Amino acid sequence: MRIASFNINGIKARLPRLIEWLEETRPTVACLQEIKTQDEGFPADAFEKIGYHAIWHGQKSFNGVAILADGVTPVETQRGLPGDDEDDHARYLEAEVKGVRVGCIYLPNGNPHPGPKFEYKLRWMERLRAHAETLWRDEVPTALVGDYNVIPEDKDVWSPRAMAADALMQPESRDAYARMLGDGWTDAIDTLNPRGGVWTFWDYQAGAWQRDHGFRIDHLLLSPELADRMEAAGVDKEYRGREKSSDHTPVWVDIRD
DNA sequence: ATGCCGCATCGAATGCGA
Repeated sequence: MRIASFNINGIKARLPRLIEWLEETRPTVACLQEIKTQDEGFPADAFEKIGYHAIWHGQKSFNGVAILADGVTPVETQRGLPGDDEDDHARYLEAEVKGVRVGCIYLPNGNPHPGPKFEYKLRWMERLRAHAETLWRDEVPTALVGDYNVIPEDKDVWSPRAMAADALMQPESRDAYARMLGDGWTDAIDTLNPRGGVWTFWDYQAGAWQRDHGFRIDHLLLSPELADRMEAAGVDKEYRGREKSSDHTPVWVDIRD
């Protein structure tokens, strides 16, 4: 099975591109971030037409996540990240699909740093780690995938210097991500590309795509049950170059049955 | 130091992203 993640930056603006990607690459599960729509506006019919069933967690204007599955309906296991009743951002959705549990993550950006948004990011990462530990204990094959908004190491960015002040690569952000890896989660793309140089995001501005000024912030974290079954992982880079593209590319991992 | 581009929103200027 293929588990994919795609920060689409607006599901309405991106719908033709999204349908195209689903039909061309046919992931078993697709986790979407930044759908930027309320629940009522989610275009479920368009996905049903091509054989995908979906669950979604929307919000007005920004954020919002969804999980699509090929031929089956995802069985929802969690809506919203536990640990803070005051947090109403739609950034986490979790479901079981064909024996695999998948968490769809849209981690806070955290800019500007320092400031309250950065503090929110760090608190969110602590909550994510705590929730991940409860999942871990179930010993269910689990993937936590999505836009982590963390550049894990200097090898994951075109210019560490240019990005040095950004919340995405502050030591606190990196440490929080590293702690999850330390808990035993496997970063699929990094494991298969240990020398780095793989990007999943290119800014719309300043010709970043044309200059290949990108970085890696979309991650696929696998529990040991899944990491043992990993066959391949990659980035669908060409989609970044198409008309009306997202600023992110899809990422995916293939798991043996 | 800031904007660059793009999406969203009761309609234009602003919030947000990374």
